[in-house]
Amino acid sequence: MLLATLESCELLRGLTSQELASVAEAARVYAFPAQSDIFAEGQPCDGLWILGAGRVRLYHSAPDGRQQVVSFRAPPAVLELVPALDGDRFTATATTFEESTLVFLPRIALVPLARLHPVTAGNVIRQLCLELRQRDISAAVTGMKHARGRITCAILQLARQYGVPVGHVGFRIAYRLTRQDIADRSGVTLETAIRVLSDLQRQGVIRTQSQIIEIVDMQGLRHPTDCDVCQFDCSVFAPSLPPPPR
DNA sequence: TCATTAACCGTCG
DNA sequence: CGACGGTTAATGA
Repeated sequence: MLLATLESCELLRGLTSQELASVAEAARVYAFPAQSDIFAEGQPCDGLWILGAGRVRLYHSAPDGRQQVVSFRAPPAVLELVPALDGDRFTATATTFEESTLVFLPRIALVPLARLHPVTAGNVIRQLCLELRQRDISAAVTGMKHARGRITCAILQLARQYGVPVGHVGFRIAYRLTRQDIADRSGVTLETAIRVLSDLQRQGVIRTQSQIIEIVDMQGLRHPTDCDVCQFDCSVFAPSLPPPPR
């Protein structure tokens, strides 16, 4: 489990199996039950959590009890690379959806990686850029005024992250999410999420069955007052760059 | 537990 | 005023 997780980890891409084995000596495997916290926002970070199996959501907790989801994650994934690198506090809470397995790499072992294995430096930069872009989209979503824009943008981002092609133009978001999850990701209430999603279904833009969303009509998700003004290129609509398969 | 609908109400353009 | 979205309640799967 430990080695398999490290092998699939983007940060360690390019390392020989010997080098991976030396990294593994410093790492440890932890199992988490469903709906349990891996770490909490504000807590000091002393290493990197790598998701090997299961699913995790990263979110901020608002004082009113609501959650603002920053990202839904699935393997292979590293959680919160920034605090892992600078040793400061976690910027979000990580909670498992289901029983999950994670590898913990202490900062002591993480920091020297770029010097010991120069190939990881590029990996780190790529990963940081990815995280930054995701936060950018999150910020864009929360800045949007209308619920429909927030939700469609969140769906598009999910489609880029977890979309698998279905038919000629469709995509299935291969990540089970309740309406509440969609609401927490979009910054709206559960009922509003249901209203918008029901509307989109009625219009034949999406289909949902047992917490899996399928996008039938990509263009139908575009909204004149949202997508056209949006300064962020979510790249979902770029024909030359189809969503990468996971 | 999750999803859905409807009625009601406040806010804002 | 009217659209939008949050609140609350009731109901079904």
